Amino acid sequence: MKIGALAKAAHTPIETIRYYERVGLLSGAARSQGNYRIYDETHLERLSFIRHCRGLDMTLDEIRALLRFKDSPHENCAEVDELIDAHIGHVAVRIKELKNLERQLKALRLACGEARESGRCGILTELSAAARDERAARPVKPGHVHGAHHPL
Amino acid sequence: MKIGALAKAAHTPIETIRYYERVGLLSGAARSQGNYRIYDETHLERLSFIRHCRGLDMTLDEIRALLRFKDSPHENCAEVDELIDAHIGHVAVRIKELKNLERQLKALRLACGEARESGRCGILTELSAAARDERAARPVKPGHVHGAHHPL
DNA sequence: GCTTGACTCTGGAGTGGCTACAGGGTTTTC
DNA sequence: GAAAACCCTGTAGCCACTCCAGAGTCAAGC
Repeated sequence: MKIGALAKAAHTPIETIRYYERVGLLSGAARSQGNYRIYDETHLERLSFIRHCRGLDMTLDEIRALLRFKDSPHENCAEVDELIDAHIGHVAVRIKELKNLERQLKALRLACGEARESGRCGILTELSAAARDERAARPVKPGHVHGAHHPL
Repeated sequence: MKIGALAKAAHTPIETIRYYERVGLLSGAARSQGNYRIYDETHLERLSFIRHCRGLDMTLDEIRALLRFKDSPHENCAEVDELIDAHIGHVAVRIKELKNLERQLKALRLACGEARESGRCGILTELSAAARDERAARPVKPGHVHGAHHPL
């Protein structure tokens, strides 16, 4: 199986496959006479595993850790459990943050029910006021779960 | 006010302030004799506005659009309303995705209640099975709100 | 007046996880 | 045997920063 076939089978862009190879997630495949990468079922399985985990929003580092355990089936899997627990934690934190955000944004939206001059737009004046108030108070802390705009 | 003072007042790293200048969000400040950036209250206000909007997970492009309206207070603010509505949409989508994710992860976690050999770890075998099933089915669509791991 | 230390400057590289070329080589199909 | 489809490497770009090196500037203390 050449890279294009693997890409189709795993619903993954070719460039991404080569990228995974470059960063050491998908071991370098055998090469054909013409220097084409040649894959088999085990590669497809591994790539699907990676893509599924990415779909679960794990980082490549987290996935790398999981793959290490998959590759050495006689180690103790306690760390796997920890990793998943930690990841669940990250997701839960992010959900809370986003819900909070949603609340704020909806309140903000109510400040300007109709179109008018920007100078009198409730949203803009609210944002300015909130920024002013904030200045007096707290700094902001980062988490590990992404913001509101995500690629994939 | 020099950049350090502005940074403190707006709870923002110095490098970020220079970055905002570079990308045209914060207009280039006046310079002192020794080429130091000199800021005043209006800069502080604008920077706080930007940081507050970033805290609401808006992209710099979205913020740029808001600033344009702030700068021309006689335009109609209908676009501002649209922008916020769209952003609320993005956040709502992401919340849904993350909740779904959380459900999946929790189910996954139950698959391995205790530590044992990786080869028999319920989590790993579940992930592999899920990846296998997925292969048969759908490709994945991206949204515009970030994943589970975010900086700030 | 001179040193120390805190502050600032520019420019460049690195982060994650891809994505999109450009400029070539190989294989398949007609 | 030519055209189309596929593949290769290497590089640059995306976002929103963050960190660094190496140099210049400024205020305080001795």
